[in-house]
Amino acid sequence: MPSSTPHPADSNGSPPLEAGTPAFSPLYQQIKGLILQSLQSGEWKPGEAIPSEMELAARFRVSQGTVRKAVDELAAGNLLVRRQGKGTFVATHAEHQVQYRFLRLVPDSGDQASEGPAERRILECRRTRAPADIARLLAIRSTDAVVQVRRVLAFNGTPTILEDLWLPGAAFKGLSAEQLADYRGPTYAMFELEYGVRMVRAEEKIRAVAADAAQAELLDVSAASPLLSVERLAYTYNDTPMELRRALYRTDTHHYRNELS
Amino acid sequence: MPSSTPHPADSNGSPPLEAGTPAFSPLYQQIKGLILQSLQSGEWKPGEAIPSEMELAARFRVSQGTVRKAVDELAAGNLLVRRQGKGTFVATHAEHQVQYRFLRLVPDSGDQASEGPAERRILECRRTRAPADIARLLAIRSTDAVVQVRRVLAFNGTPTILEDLWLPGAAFKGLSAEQLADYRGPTYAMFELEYGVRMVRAEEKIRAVAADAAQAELLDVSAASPLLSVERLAYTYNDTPMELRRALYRTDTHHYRNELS
DNA sequence: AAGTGGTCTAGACCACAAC
DNA sequence: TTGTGGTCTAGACCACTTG
Repeated sequence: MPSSTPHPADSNGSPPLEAGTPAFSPLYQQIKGLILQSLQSGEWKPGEAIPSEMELAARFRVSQGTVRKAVDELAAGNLLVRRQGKGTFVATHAEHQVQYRFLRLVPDSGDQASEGPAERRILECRRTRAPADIARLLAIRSTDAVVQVRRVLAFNGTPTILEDLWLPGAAFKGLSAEQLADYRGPTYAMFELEYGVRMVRAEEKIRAVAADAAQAELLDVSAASPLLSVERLAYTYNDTPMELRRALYRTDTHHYRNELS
Repeated sequence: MPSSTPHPADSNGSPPLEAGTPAFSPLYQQIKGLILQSLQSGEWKPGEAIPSEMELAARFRVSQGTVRKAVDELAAGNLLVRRQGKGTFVATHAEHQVQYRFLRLVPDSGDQASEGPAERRILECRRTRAPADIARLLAIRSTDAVVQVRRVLAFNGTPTILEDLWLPGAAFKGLSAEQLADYRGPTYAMFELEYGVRMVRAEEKIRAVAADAAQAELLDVSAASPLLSVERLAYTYNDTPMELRRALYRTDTHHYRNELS
């Protein structure tokens, strides 16, 4: 039930009549918000189908075209996936499609397929208090608990990524090194399944840095080798930051791929 | 006039009847192709308004909704820009909006505005034969002429980017160091204006590398400093590569920003 | 055959910009 | 006031998937 603003039933042109600026919001945006709420609340789980367009239209008392536009935008933002003839599904990190949805590092050969899943080596997994800078980025208090994970990812036996994950402790109670090591598939898929945390978008800041001694050893490169520093802040619904990831990529056999338009 | 496939006038369901797979193409895709052709042919120039949706609908003999969908996709791909109440415009690099549409390097402060336009220092601008690797990427013969430009971009007096541009000689006859140095605004805007070449999308490969002596001096950093290597291949319409750009970014005061979803 | 998303149309009305 | 893009509806039909 969208808040009535433009509707053919409303033959009168009554304005929204809210406080301040009317802030006109199209019907389909309101529908989008409602669908988002259902996603957030877990009414439909990752990988599952949401109700058909007709059903949603009936539920929200709008035309099919209007829910279509709402779903279109959610699909454009990778929150939903449409499959003709089958239905519309909640996006997930668990589908092998592109293996790692947020990882832009690809082998120079371009042959992504020849490269099996990354071998994971967990170096550390501990709960601690959030350092000030981490807390700020995760939008939590610096007295709050966080889980810190350090690990190395290797491709075909070559250690390629060294990364630290920082997760809000409240949402990731019980996360262990074993769980991180054992889960088959993307870590973000495990987060969906085990903790109900769905990463929806992310921002990355990329730099070139020189490896220090410890980093060099872990990545099996010589000291001071140039490495790609990738700081990723990943968000769930509602623009809530849920993971800070600071990674170092070897770029001697791989590169970070980006598309601009 | 789109090739008839689905149309209410076609009461019969005659199949496309082409060779091989029918390869069904929706009407709006065909319209999209026609609009693309007009863009390509220069019928509408960068920054100009294209005909209104109603006019296009009449011209192509389809409904407004169909051209709307075609235009929507072109706008999503940043080829067109819609402005409510004013019209739909051909996208251009000349608008100061985001200054440099394809440059993802931003100051660490985040304060993009405080940073004036880059100061350009042209080190070299010459015509030569395309080296084999360059020719391959630009999809030209290695006997073909190319223009090579080397320059340094500085922000607030700090040299930050060292880059080589490789351009197909055929399309850039007469390009000179003076022209590159004197033009106010993005280089891609100058390409649009002077050479009718519009960069529409690009692919980047990013690595971390160590500065050699010459590079270090030009960027005013110590030798072997880590630098971000960004190789960009920029395309015009029709997926035709029109520029190869190999750049080194200093990332001590700036970083490469990327959004994932 | 039934159900889903995908396309297309026709027409009404709204928000925005410019004259 | 006029013209533009933006929203919304209702209904028809197409393409794809599954039983």
